[in-house]
Amino acid sequence: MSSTRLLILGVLHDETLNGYEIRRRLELWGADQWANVAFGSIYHGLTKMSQEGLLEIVEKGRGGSTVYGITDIGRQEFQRLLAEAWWRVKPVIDPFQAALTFMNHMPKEQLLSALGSRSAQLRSLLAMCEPAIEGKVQYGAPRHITECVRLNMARTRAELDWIEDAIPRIEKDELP
Amino acid sequence: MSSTRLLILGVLHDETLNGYEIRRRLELWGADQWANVAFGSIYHGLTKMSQEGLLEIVEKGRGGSTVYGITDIGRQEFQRLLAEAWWRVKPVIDPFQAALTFMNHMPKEQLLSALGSRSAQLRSLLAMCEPAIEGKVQYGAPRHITECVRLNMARTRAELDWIEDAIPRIEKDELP
DNA sequence: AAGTTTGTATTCAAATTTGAGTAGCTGTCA
DNA sequence: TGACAGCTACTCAAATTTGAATACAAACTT
Repeated sequence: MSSTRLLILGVLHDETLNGYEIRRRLELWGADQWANVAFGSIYHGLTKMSQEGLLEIVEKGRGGSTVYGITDIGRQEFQRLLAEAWWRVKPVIDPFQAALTFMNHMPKEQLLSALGSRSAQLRSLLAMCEPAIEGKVQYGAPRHITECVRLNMARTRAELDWIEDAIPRIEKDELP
Repeated sequence: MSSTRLLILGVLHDETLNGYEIRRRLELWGADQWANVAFGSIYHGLTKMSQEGLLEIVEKGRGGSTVYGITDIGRQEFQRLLAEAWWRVKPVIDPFQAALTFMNHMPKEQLLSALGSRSAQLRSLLAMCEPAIEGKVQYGAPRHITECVRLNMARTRAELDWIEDAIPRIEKDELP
């Protein structure tokens, strides 16, 4: 259901890696910005999918690390999950909407200063992404990864636009 | 960490309700589009927060339902969580980005038809929201709830724009 | 050379989320 | 009138996620 399995299988599609490296790879791809890729999630996924035969242990502990590789069934499952992810539109989980829902419980002052702060935070997030978009930075991630960054930026800009629009309306007491 | 607690506390801020009604209320507000509000999550939150003293049982089972109300500590916690939700920018969890990440593992044909399908699905989602925005439908949700819908639509449009932009690029083999 | 930070690699308990199932009640339609 | 659908209200096991803790090695500092 969540994308953790898909991500792990995808990372292991062409190489064998240990849990730590997988997590690193995902971070490189910016997956920490839009998925649950805490170490715990990764290691859990690895042991679970090994039990299910989607992965196999290529190199066991013995002082060294535990390296995983994908199996044939794992590859099939990868394709299945990937197709599903492409075809099925699933809702985006967004903590800010919960904040929005209770807008009316915040004093006007706080609302305005929180929005100001968010606006600044979002702007600097966008600024941080610029170099990646312009191809300045290519840490070895495939080129199409920039598309994730683009989409992310577009979403962020959407929130920013909402904020810029909301601020004057709150000032004029049209909101909430 | 997630918004479930905030949502439950917020719903119970001004009235006492049972688990089922809480879930209904949240659905009315569209929370199922951007939060984890499965029944299990709600009921778990209710029992947990009761144990912690944030909620109290106002009316116990006895054939009837278990009705919860918020306590003073619960109100404090609500304010705390609300402030945090407003000030701290937290990442949005988006399953589609995982799909995007492995774009290169999909044959061009499938990519194009999946995008076509998504585009249609997103358009109809947007169409469904229109009446809510124009104030045609007010099932009793506070007026500022439309702001959630607006923001949601803006995000959806961002994805749609990305798709419209990507389709020709894929056709021209500029992607992946 | 001892002490401190930083990076690698993992584990674990506790918290949360999912998804499916149960059971009672109400309306309705034949 | 009885059977079947749909709504209300909830439970539960299994899966996942979180957040913090651990351990050990390399690098850096004083």
